[in-house]
Amino acid sequence: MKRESSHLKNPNNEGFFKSVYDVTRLIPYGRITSYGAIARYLGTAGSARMVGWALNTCHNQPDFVPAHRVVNRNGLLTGKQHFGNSRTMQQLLENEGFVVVDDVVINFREKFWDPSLEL
DNA sequence: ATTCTGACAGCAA
DNA sequence: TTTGCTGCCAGAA
Repeated sequence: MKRESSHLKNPNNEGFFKSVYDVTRLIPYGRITSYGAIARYLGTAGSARMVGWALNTCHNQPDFVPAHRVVNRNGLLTGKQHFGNSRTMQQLLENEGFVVVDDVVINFREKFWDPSLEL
């Protein structure tokens, strides 16, 4: 049988990136998640870097991807530099009710949304 | 085909 | 406790 490097929950086998975008769009408004959580949901636990890589090219996607709702496990806005301006990501988060201090989401834990649990 | 990179995470000192 | 190194997998050059 074909080596299923993808025992991932890929609705469509259109690729890893597509799945990342898909999951990211499923993040509810006012909620937040981490790269590792998404990676774990996709079945490629430990490949959180891939998630970040995918989001790096999320601009390539026609649909809006709420990448600002994805931070690292510390709640740090690691990708803020990729939103054009450094403060764009923080503003988007604050606009959704997040409390961001020193590039870290304070209420990260209570707002956390784990796709593995919610989906 | 091979090498490098990357918006992370986990573990070792 | 904080800092640093390694592993992870998939694209791009």
